[in-house]
Amino acid sequence: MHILIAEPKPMTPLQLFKLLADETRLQCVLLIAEQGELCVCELTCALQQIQPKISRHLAMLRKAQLLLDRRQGQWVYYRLNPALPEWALSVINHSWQHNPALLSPLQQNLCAMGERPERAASCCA
Amino acid sequence: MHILIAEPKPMTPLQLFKLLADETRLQCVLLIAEQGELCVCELTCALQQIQPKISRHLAMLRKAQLLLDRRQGQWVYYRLNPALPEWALSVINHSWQHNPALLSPLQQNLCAMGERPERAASCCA
DNA sequence: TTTACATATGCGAATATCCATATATACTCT
DNA sequence: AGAGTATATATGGATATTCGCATATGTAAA
Repeated sequence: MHILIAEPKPMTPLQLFKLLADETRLQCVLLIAEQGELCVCELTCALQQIQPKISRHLAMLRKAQLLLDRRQGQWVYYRLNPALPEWALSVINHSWQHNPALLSPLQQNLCAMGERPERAASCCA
Repeated sequence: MHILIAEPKPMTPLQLFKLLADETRLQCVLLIAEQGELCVCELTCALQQIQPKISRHLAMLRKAQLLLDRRQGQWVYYRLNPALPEWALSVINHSWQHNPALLSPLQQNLCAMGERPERAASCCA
């Protein structure tokens, strides 16, 4: 017996595509992939959607291990799970890198957002 | 005015992921991408699904211009649309190339299929 | 401990998706 | 023309997904 911690099953293409097949989730994932890390209120503002909607979709992405979260004070930051299989990361990154028009309105909302929470490195929060 | 034929709108990531978010459609697309071209009865056999189900999903993929079809006698062959944007082709090809376990049972069904229709090049059918 | 803010979740309603069956269309061969 | 095979579509019902609202939980500051 050499595995003590339960290994999560790797994501299948079907799972990944189901997760990305909703506009809200897709926008969250691509914007997070491009920005590195975002908290719920930033996504709420960028996507112009109500908070429970964003939060519920993020929970789905977190349960599927597509995203990781960390809490810092009042805020919860989400980022891509770097342990995703290479093909999955490649699907996500190809998608936003080759479709800049998808993210640009969201980036504008983000830039226009006042009082974005201060970010601290996760190692010294 | 220099465009005489209506240009089809390019596929968006959301559209692509919605199309790939169904197991039957995903298997059809990935197997077709790997095999080059397959007819409806071959897909019906490979996926072990009833014909109207396969046909309806193929129609969806054809209407979205993800697949192209050509009739040759009684058979209708489907293939990937080579005019798809590069990122979309890359998503599809990465998916089957890095997940061989997905296609292998389908390939076995295909190999075990008796009386597969003779293929002719589309240029001299 | 009270208040304020950020995030998460329970729930019923609206909507979208998928399916199996039956049937229609298209082609081939006799 | 008629029979046989391949493919497409129509229909209605089952299932799954998504949504908004209300509310619960968690954290920070007063």
